[in-house]
Amino acid sequence: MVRKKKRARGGAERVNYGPLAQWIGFNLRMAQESTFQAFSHLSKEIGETPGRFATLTLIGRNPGISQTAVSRASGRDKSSLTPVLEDLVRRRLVARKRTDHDRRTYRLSLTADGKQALARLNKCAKRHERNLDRIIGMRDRRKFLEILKKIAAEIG
Amino acid sequence: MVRKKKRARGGAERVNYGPLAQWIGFNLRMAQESTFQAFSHLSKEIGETPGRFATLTLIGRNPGISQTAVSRASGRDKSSLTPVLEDLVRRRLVARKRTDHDRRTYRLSLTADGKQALARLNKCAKRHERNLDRIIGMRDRRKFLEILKKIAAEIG
DNA sequence: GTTCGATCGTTTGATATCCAACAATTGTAC
DNA sequence: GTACAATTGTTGGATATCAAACGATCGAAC
Repeated sequence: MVRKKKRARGGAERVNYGPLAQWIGFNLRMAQESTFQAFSHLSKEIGETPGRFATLTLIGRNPGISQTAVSRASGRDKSSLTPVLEDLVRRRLVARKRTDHDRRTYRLSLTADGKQALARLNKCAKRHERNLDRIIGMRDRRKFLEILKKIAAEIG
Repeated sequence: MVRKKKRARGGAERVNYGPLAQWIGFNLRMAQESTFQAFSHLSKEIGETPGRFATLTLIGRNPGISQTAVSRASGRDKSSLTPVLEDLVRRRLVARKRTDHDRRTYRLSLTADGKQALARLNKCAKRHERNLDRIIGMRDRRKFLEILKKIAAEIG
């Protein structure tokens, strides 16, 4: 009996990826996107995306940091942070103060609520990272991380 | 002589990344974003983003493929492809034909112009991948790629 | 044949991101 | 001190993405 093509339900056809299959860029993108989605689902109840999580972490670790510094550290344009911070401030997770000696910049810090939200997010992140560790394998983790950092630092 | 803080021009303050520094998710994002930017700049004259490049490659390798199949293979929602294909068709890089036996789906294929554009993009991609190879090192490349694929396949 | 669930591509509405240009402010050089 | 260049955060315009809902169509079960 010849195999009947079995393509009906859910239609998972075999696709020829061509050179994409071997390209770091493409596979980096696929891995990043899946990872992003997975974290989003884990933290869905808390309702905060990975980007906002990075923002909160950076502010928590660097009280008084400016928006521009956060944007540089998280690899996003400063204008991307305007709506994000507007929202975080509105929801009282982040406090924004002007300084006397430089009235252009804001000094950002976490409120008590912000710290609490960050703590909850950290729990999700730990679970998420454990999943990733399981996939990568502890033996290769260090090297993998090192290469990711090297790419981010040197490709520019 | 005490170090003078030297923070003036370009202001590159030292930032505390906290746990972010060790998280795969965050570093994956940073690496992917830099890589995306680097490719965009390389292919600026051609004026095509990495996402569109993947789309063209998949169509070129799988003539007659449907939009949904392209979206699945490139890890994007099918609705993301609507405006992209609209544009590619308008610029006569991609041809879209309806089929007789299933009038829901389109059959996508590259036009001559599309093939030419893809060829030019492939040159950029080769250069781009060479840069990445230089950073990663050929000794670790295979393993690195394998882990990226594993993450994309298993994290869901 | 008819009915009902599944699939295809689109629409709609929401975020996230970039870039370029801007006003306010600062710092430096003269 | 004044003039000019740099920096900060915002605005405006563009693209890319997702998710949910939709109409059209198909296929399978009855």
